[in-house]
Amino acid sequence: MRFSEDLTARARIRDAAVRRFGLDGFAGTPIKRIAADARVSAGLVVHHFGSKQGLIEACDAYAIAFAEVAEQRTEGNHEVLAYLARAMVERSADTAPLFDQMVARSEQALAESEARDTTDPKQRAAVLVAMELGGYALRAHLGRYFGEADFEHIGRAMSEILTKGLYS
Amino acid sequence: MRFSEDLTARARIRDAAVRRFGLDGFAGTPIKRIAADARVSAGLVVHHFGSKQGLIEACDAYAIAFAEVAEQRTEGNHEVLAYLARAMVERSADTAPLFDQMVARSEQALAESEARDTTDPKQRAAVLVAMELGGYALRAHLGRYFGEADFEHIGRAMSEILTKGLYS
DNA sequence: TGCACGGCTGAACGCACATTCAGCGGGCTG
DNA sequence: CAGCCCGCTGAATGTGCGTTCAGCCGTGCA
Repeated sequence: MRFSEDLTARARIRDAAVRRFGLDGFAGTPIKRIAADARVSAGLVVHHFGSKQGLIEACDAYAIAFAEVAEQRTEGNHEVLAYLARAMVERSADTAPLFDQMVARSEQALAESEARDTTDPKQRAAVLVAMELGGYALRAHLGRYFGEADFEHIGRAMSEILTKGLYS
Repeated sequence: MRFSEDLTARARIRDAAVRRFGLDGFAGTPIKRIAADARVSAGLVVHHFGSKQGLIEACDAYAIAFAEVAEQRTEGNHEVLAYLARAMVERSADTAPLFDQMVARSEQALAESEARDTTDPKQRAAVLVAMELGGYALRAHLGRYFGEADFEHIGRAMSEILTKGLYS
């Protein structure tokens, strides 16, 4: 609870949910925990979102909209990416279109750059997206090797490996 | 349930647990589901392993022992790797030593190969391990781009990116 | 001033799940 | 043959969680 002090309760709940779900997973976090984070009652959560499922859908929509807009790697972006990574690991059936969308975007970016050709650009893009999301899903571990949640640094290390390759 | 028809019930339960936990996560799979997969009662699971926690620890030990031995990417290996990936995503506190061990091994392998030097080999190794595990954690999505669970192919695509880099 | 409405709470309900327990059957040992 | 251990089951228990519900309080509108 650093920011979002002045937000409406609804927005506070959504933010807390994104953070908690990204941290502890969907099956792993009770509504009550999210409510406590947002300093509201559990009843209010369902009052605003209908059910836990409804809350999850609202989080998805928020995260997708956020990811659409934000190209830059900004502060809140990392939390949203962590949420998305967790969602794709834990709820793969639901999030298939989202993953595909990220792959398509990555493929396009690759095509527009001077990346070398490959037999299957779509497969390469899929692997790249999985690698990036994997970094977010395992950020607790990477945080022990880089500064705590120093995504800038991690991202730099990743892209250095990817652009230069392991061997010179 | 393809193999392990002739195993003891205890081994069948363990195998089913590794598969289910890797597939649906720890919080996401009831003991009853594992028992059904192994064609035993839920009571027997706790009879053999004491508790769900005990079962998880047994799975961890089994997976670690398995990963120690198997260098090759064989059939059952993928299921174990998928289990480990899921464990590290969902139970990061418990699995920190395991991740570190994989990083150390990766770092050593890199040092013994002709990989180019980097400012921090340990960080590079950590990122590589995270990337590989990420592929397993997101295998449901990658499976839509490669053959269903065609890890050979995925692994090849990954290492091609890593060795050659994205740009020529 | 009175009234309706929306945000919000705490208690109550029901369910799914982990865990406990009493007991059954079959093979082994005395 | 008798007794016992052990793998195994099904029912019972307790609990955490999602959801429902009756009602409170403050604000804006008549």
